[in-house]
Amino acid sequence: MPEILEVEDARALIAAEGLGREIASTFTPDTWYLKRGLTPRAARSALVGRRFAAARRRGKLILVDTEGADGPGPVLGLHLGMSGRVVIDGDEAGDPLIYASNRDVPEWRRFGVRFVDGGALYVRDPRRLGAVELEPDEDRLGPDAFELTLRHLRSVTSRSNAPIKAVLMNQARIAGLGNLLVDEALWQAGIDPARRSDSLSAEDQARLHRAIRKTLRTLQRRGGSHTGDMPRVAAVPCPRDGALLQRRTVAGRTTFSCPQHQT
DNA sequence: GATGACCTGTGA
DNA sequence: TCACAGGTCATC
Repeated sequence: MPEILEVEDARALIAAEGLGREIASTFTPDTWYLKRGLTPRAARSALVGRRFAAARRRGKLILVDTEGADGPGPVLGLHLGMSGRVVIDGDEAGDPLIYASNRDVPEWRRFGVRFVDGGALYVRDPRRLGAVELEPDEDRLGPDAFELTLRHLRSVTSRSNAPIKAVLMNQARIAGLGNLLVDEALWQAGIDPARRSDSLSAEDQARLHRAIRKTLRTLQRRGGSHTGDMPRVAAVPCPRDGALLQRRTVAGRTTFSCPQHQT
């Protein structure tokens, strides 16, 4: 469930149901899923006997603080990739993924912990593009999209000649915006995704900033990244002006936009 | 920067 | 069978 809204739902689920429960064992059937040197043995050593103390998030990276009798433990980092979901005691957060399977096939459980109380938390990820790591480096990510200021947006957009869509999706610049949210925000702001980032006027930047904030708020309320107003369908009328929406590749991703009002 | 690679499931 | 999928990472 990638993109910041779904990741935030997953974080909230962990915060609501996963904290304070002693970990009895770890479940690491897919060692390929463990990244940055993490091993099943290291995961067990880091987690068993400890509890999750807090669930934080930066962009699409979930950070779970741990604590034990001896004080703070390591930080667990969870990436959900394109198709990952967090499941706790059988509950999962967020809306169903549109293009991914939502069935709970046991083989898709890539990582998990069992609690002493008998419950469990695990990550289900059919495509295996997610990742689990310890002590993730948060500083490789820019400020979280929910905290995006106009000042920061001006700074990152004016310093790149890449397509504006590429800049917005660059997690080192702004953390959390993905393919759907960016297309929706650019459609709201009336800016062509392929336009050079440094060609945005001060007014464009301000409009884009408002559009990003509005898109995050609105789609979060509606329940997911795919609930935008712009249909992700080629050659259907733009809800704003009736021009036929176009589909193309920008910044390496499938991109929908209105050739009429996005300039 | 754009491109391909990573991996697997779904739906036409 | 093929194209496609809400993400990242290495490589030219």
